[in-house]
Amino acid sequence: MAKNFWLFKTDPEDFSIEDLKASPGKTTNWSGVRNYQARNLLRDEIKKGDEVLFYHSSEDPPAVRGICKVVKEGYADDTQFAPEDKHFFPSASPENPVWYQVDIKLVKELKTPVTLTDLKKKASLKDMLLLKKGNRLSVMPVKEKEYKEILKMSGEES
DNA sequence: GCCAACGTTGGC
DNA sequence: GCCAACGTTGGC
Repeated sequence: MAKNFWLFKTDPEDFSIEDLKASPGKTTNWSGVRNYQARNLLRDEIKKGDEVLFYHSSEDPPAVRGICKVVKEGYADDTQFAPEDKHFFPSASPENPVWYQVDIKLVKELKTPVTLTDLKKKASLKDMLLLKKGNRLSVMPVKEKEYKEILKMSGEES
């Protein structure tokens, strides 16, 4: 099956690329997503080996900061079962999970982050979901062409 | 800190 | 099933 490409947004105050670098095996479980559209992608579409752009929102400037690889496909997000967790979701149970997560591993941190401003300047990226007005998905698909273009802009080889 | 845009909730 | 109210996201 063909490899797919994704972009994961994160507020660096919650979880940054530095946190990811400091994680065991530079790997983390992408928990806490509470949006049904994003959930469907995590559960059904995002496959082992897929590549992920790691994007920092809410920093100045917002930017793509790294490349990751999916190392584990969709499984239940444990934080939904934990009453003390801020992501607790009372109607979910281990038998009937509502929310899903995948594991991603950092492949490389971009030497040159690709900022939102840079992305907006590229005519070839004008249809990117990330740039669509009002888009609030934290997990979204990226076209292979867009992915390659962004790597090129960062000076990385793909 | 502001605010536009969006998703979710809950009353009816 | 509608829709107003609310909370959240995220760029600026």
